Amino acid sequence: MARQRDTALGRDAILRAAFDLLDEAGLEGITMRALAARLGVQAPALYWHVKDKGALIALMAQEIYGEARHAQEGSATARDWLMRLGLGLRDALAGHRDAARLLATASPLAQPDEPAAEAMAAPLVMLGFNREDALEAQAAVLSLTLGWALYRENAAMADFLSGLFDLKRSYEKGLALLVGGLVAEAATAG
Amino acid sequence: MARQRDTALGRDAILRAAFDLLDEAGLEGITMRALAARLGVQAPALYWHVKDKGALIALMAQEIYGEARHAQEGSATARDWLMRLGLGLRDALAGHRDAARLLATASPLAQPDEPAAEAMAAPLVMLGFNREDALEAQAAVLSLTLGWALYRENAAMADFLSGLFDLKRSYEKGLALLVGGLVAEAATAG
DNA sequence: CCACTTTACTTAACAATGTTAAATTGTCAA
DNA sequence: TTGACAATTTAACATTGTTAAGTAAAGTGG
Repeated sequence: MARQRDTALGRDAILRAAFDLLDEAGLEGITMRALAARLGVQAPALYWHVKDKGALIALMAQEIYGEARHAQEGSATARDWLMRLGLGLRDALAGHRDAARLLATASPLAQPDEPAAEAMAAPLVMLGFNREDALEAQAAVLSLTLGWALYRENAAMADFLSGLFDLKRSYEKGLALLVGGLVAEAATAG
Repeated sequence: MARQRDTALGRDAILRAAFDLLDEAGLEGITMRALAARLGVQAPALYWHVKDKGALIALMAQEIYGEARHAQEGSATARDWLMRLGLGLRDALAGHRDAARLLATASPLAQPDEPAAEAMAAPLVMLGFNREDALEAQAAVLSLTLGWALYRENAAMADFLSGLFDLKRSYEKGLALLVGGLVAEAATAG
């Protein structure tokens, strides 16, 4: 190594610091220099561990999606599974400042492939969905959740809307209606 | 004026040029210098007509939402009105490159107020919704649509998903299910 | 124990971008 | 003709992502 560091730099340390920085300074506060400073390092050092700022954002997005995928294990029904997917993403997004805008910005690290599709569809297929319906349903749930979180993250918009109705309950209601429809549809076709 | 210009500069001309630039160069292609060059002007000239780059983006976002609000006039039922709201925004977003990411980035020009809420709710109230349900339903429809468009705009994601199912039909299906649920709910409570 | 390669960083620098300050020029009213 | 106002230009700045080139520590082969 170049020098004995108390905290060895690496993708994980960088990611942790990036999330801390995100929560403190927001999405536009994430600059390579600020991130490096927080790690006691100069900005170009980061490029040894991460290709790009884009790659860094992609890693963060991946972690957020990863958090969302934890809540659904052990779901007994497709309805339950889809509800937990939406609520899981909602919670993951609520867990970090500007998280929805971050997802909107990020591009995937690598082109997803056939096995990825298989893995994504598998849980719902096990619960009675066919493959196409399984992927469609997830896309719809994630879309609703991401879109909703975007409005919630917009300070002016959120202040306005929260005076008119309960944002949290409204999202959950919309999600339940969407999931109900998706499950019913899949049942008739499946 | 400082000089006889063939095309007088103004908010509208700037906006038109900005949309042209957006379609040609994408969201990150929109720089003040590139926009100015297209108008035969130096970059700082834009600041006479527009406060900020943020304000410019907000104006663009407002225009996109405006386009979406044209398709719904003359709807006979709440279901029809909400469907057209979603499809209208979908079409408006599809009409410009990176439009969804632009909406995700933009902040509103001014804090929306009570009359704005009234105007937003009015059409659906006329069709039998109460005010809260009207606003909730629109938020849900816009969220689903914006979220979906975001995935569609992500090149890698869209390539992947379009190999698995028909994106357009899937969105319309999801929208119909959501709207169906919203209308049914509002009917029981309304 | 010594050369040498590799790893992980630093310093220096560049181009692009948003933005501001200070001229500058043209237009119109008195 | 003078002066005010509108609309732009030129210059300049700080910030940002990123690359190039150097450099110190740690491992490796002889």
